[in-house]
Amino acid sequence: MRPIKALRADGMPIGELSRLCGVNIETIRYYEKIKMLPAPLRTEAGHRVYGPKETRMLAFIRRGRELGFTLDQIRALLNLGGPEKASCAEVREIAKHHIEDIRAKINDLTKLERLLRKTVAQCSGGKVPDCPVLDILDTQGRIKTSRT
Amino acid sequence: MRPIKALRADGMPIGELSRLCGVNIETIRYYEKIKMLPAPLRTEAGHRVYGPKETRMLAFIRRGRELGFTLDQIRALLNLGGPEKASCAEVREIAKHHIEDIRAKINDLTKLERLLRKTVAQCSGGKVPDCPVLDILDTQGRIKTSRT
DNA sequence: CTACATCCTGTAGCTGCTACAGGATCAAGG
DNA sequence: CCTTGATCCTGTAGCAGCTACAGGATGTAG
Repeated sequence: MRPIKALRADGMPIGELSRLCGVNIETIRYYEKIKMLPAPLRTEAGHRVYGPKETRMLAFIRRGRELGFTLDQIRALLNLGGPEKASCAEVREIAKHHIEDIRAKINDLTKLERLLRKTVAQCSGGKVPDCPVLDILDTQGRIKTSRT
Repeated sequence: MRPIKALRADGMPIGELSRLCGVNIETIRYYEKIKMLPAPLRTEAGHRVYGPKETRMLAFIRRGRELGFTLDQIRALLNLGGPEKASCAEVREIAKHHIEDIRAKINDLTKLERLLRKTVAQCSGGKVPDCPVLDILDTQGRIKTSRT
């Protein structure tokens, strides 16, 4: 049984796909290894040959990553959007869940930023022994132990 | 030369430090390995013994991580806040830089959230063939398909 | 004295890549 | 036809910052 072969004319090599999608070569091979992308056809010499299908898929993955989806979430989305065009409701669920994650992250970061900003504002920048920035980091009195 | 030894009475074992600081045991040992924490004294049997100094240090690190500082940043802060109580200006610089990073991250996430929220809002949840969520992920027409 | 908790070292795994090493293959110029 | 240089291949190891074992050695309570 011969592995399916392709001619160069059937598609593009990995480097071109890489440039096209803005995903670097090693990442593409990595996606193949972890089965985010199907194994493509190969030329006689063993070079990968990609067609428009893979291009769309990879572009989808890249976009998903840009939007902060994990590879697992993207996998789920790919499966849902796959051949059977499953229910949009499921897609919606994944996206909504992701939005909640994002909101939570924004909240945390916003609180953090306020705290740090306020603290830095109090900082003279001189050689003060009690630097307010170090103070918020320092936990003296907050942990249940004693002295020093 | 004998390795410095300690009695149990001199301090606490790693498990207690772990509970005290809310940092898990393996992480403490990991910090020691990467030299975020100094190697503590040991009992005759080789068990680590921690005192208040290490406790404060670990608590400082933990707090820094909570505030989103990288270990390298925290290392820098620890050095600055160290024996010489170096200039507050340097601490301030690190913190300000970190704040900028946070702001950038918040901005990205906020844009993202708006996009996703808007998209999900358009989603009926039914079995529509064209799911808007999949559409923003899909890049058809956006990639420089075939010959550029 | 026996459980059982806690400690030790060391290694491998996680996510999402990136960066080699050490070859094979391809396309173009001489 | 041959050489150069770009591109391809596989495989492994590394990044941050941990976490999770395996397989022992100790400590402590009943």
